[in-house]
Amino acid sequence: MQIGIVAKKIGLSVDAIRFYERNALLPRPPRTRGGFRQYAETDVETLAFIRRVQGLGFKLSEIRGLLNLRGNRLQPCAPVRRRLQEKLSDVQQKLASLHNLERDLRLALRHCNREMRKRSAHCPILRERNPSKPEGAK
Amino acid sequence: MQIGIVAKKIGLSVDAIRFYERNALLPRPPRTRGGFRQYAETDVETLAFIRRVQGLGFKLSEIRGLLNLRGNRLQPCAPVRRRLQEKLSDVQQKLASLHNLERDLRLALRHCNREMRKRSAHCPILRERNPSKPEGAK
DNA sequence: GTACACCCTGGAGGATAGTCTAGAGTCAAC
DNA sequence: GTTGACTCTAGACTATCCTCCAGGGTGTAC
Ligand SMILES: [Zn+2]
Ligand SMILES: [Zn+2]
Ligand SMILES: [Zn+2]
Ligand SMILES: [Zn+2]
Repeated sequence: MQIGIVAKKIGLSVDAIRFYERNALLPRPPRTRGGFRQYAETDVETLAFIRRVQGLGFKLSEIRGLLNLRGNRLQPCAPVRRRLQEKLSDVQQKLASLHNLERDLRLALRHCNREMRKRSAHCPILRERNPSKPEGAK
Repeated sequence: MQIGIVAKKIGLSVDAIRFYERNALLPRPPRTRGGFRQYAETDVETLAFIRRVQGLGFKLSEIRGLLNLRGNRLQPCAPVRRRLQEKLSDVQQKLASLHNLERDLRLALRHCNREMRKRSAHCPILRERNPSKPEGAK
């Protein structure tokens, strides 16, 4: 299979595939005499794996580690679980901080709303010193 | 006030302040004969505003827009509200996708767990074709 | 044998929000 | 007039995940 076929098959760009190769995520495939890359099904599977765990929020550097694990035969579950756990707590932290942000934005909107009803030319979002973040909760 | 004082006052680096100036977030202040920037209180307020709305998740390019609004005297609430609303729905979208991610990670962990109890050498995260993402929900 | 789609390499670019550096100048105090 | 802390500029660098480009070669069908 040449690179364009593989790209179409799994929905990546040709450039992305070459990028993965350069960055040691995909093994260097054999070439034709003319230098064209020749891929096998296992490469397609590897790329599918990459997409899959990328969808779980892993970055490419982390995926490199997972790919090594994937090479091992013996009991890879423990390290995989560790990584999944870490990623899960990252995500939970991000969720918490986004929830805070959501709260602050709602607060700001309420403020702004109130001021608008008063037809004040002073918009509290733009003017206030210490606006929607009460500094209270830790 | 010279730049280092301002920086300390509001907790930014000197470099960040100069960066904001280069990127038209902070007006160019007057200089001493020797070329040192001389800031006034209004500049400190502007920087505080920048930090504040940055804390609401606005990026610098968006903050530039807010700063223009801040210059206006007349009824700025409407456009401010629009921007806050937009930002809020961005945040909500991000929240939704992070929640999905969280679900997928939990699912993957459960899978991996199950396989581990069976002491299978085949870790489902590493091997499965169509793993934790059921493609069902839109 | 030539048209045409496809592939090759290396390197630049891009969005974000700054940080860090070198090499030189300035300000205040003593 | 010298020390020491501060400031100036321009430009390179960080991280992430690619995309886009030029300038050239390849593969296959007609
Ligand atoms: Zn497992
Ligand atoms: Zn208010
Ligand atoms: Zn308002
Ligand atoms: Zn399974």
